Amino acid sequence: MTAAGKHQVSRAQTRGNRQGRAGIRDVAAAAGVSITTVSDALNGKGRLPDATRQHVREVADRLGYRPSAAARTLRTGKSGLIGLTVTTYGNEPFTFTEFAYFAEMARAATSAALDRGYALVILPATSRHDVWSNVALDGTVVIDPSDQDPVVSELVRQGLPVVSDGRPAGSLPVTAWVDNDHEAAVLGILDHLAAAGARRIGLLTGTTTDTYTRLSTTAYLRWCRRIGQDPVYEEYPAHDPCAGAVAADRLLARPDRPDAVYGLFDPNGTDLLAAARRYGLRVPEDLLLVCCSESTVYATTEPPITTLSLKPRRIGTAVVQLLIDAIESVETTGPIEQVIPTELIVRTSSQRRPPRRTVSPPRPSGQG
Amino acid sequence: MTAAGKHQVSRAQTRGNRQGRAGIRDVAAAAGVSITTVSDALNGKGRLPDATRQHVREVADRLGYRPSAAARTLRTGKSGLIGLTVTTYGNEPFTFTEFAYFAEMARAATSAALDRGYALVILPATSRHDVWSNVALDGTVVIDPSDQDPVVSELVRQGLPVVSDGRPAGSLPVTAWVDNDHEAAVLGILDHLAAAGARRIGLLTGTTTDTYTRLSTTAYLRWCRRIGQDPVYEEYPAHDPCAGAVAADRLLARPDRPDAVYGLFDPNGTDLLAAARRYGLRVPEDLLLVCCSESTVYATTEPPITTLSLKPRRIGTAVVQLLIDAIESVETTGPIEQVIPTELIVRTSSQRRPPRRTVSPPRPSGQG
DNA sequence: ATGAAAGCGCTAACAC
DNA sequence: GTGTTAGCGCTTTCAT
Repeated sequence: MTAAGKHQVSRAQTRGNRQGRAGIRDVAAAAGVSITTVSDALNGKGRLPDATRQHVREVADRLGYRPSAAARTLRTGKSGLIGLTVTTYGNEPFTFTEFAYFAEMARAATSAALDRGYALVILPATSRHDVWSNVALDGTVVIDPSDQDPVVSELVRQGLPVVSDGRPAGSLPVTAWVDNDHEAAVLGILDHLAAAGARRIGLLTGTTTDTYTRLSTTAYLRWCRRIGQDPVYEEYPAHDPCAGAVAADRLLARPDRPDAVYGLFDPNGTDLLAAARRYGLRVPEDLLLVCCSESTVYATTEPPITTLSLKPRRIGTAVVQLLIDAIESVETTGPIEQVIPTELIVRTSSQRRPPRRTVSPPRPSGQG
Repeated sequence: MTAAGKHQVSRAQTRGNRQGRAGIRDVAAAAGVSITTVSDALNGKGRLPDATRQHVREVADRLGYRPSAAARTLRTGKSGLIGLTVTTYGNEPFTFTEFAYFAEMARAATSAALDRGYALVILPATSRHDVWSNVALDGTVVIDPSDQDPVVSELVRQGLPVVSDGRPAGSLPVTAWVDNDHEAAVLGILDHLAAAGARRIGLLTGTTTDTYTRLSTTAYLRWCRRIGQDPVYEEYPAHDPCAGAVAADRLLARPDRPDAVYGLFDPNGTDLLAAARRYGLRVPEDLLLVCCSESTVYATTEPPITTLSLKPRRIGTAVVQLLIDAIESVETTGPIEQVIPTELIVRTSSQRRPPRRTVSPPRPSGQG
């Protein structure tokens, strides 16, 4: 035994604490130093000689010591946890409507958070206190918050920073937001279709009132008014995949059938393609097609379909950066409102003169 | 003022505590009771008169009191947090390879956890202590853990329950696991294809060594041996979408070209379909196709493709139930190892006599 | 039926 | 440089 005896006596010497797991006191005792020294050594604080630091680290390692996250959180007021919430449609607690979009966005957000030492907690958009208040959050990311979102209000009232994916409707007091310029995106697509020869462009849109749907639809209507085209659109509840197929069918069954369609939601491309086949319409010869999607399947459909990407990875990353900057009160480099450009991936379905499509010979396999 | 004065004096009466947020002491003072009474009243414990309980609740509400999750966690040793980890491939921190599968599974898991008062924390499969040990977990769900997974070992050593999606390879000491019977699923598909007239069935598989890929591939090889067919398969790194398209092409370019293919990964269906078109092969007349996928796009491809569903929602739910049972030491009703049946969704691509496909008249739209 | 007091394990301020 | 001390906000005996 070293000089351990001179330090404060605790349970640690009598008995291990929590179920045999070593606590900071056990480490201190075993290393023959005080708990402060242990804390400082392990956290790289204080001005300890490297020898001490090293020694403490070794002892901690040997004992398999892991600091208690709960205690640290209580003491410092920071948990390193960020909430992630998705607006729900209907009764399902989690309707990740735009599947690929959400998955990509969440993936990027998770990575970005991790890089800065934070982890993401998935939470429901309902304000069930018993869940939200049971987890210590440093801040929250809200995807597509509804107008007057109760969750957001509550969080803000608690003094927590909130950053939203999608510009907040009304006067929702978010700390910052990131979004695309949906109106510009729609106008761009309509122009693209018109340039490809479309005379009457239809829209497949949603019945929900979220900002994305609303902005996109009004942009479409405005474009129609400007161009002098009668709007041709069908609405359906975006969270219901079957309804999408039906709506696509309805759109192409109309007497004023459009010769080009833009679909706002991910599955619209395949649904419209299927509907077009049913009516014997060739794409792109009889019908031009574009849809908003992050899915890669549209690269290999017959024909490949032009898609609009909302760049979910960039959005997820940006949202998290803004939030953590707010949490840590770092000067955010950019503006508090960030607009991420969209990307139109042009494929055969929206080009009147499709690229040469011949049966290509088997390519020399690069790998085997 | 009521009898508040007789209770313990604290900062609470001098100053609000954390940035004006009410603490339990503030509530106690305002309600004229002790903090014990507040705690009991709010948590439904003790034997308090309903009047007191009600009164305390009102005061707490009025003050906007929210208990501190950190303090509760420290005191009780339970955080209500469950870790969710996905094995990573390559260098990316999060390669949710089977997109739809993961999204569905995570969604179900999140819901199931929420129903029981828990929330999910997304964590990386790397054993970076600085993240894992910074969050107080009650247990962890591990998706497809690798053999000798260091994360799992570490967690188990800490005494935390770990439940895995996918049976653990080797002697990984998980608390419980849930999985499909992948071998039976593959054999079922091969029989299905053979019954549809396939003479030579090919496999599109992965180069990774995870359990799913391994079991499925060996089942295929065993089936071939039993039937007396030469194996015809191509491998590729499953996390790389481009490699999948190339591998599909390679498979159909072989001199011993198969007349039926099963693809183990989600995008294989569209990739194989595209490759078949390039070689002028009609599906299902010249080539039968099945792939493992949770995606709904295969219902509307031309032709619709038969898919195997691994039932990720059932798996996600089961995993979480088992884990929470373990956390709460509830007697788990079922076995500690649960096998979830798969479902073969038969569509045109795997039937020699495809269902009648005529141009259907516009159906009467049910909604408008 | 209700209250006082003792910590949960850690960090930070301040002695020495 | 290193140790002592005072809590972070709550739950939980135990005493009244």
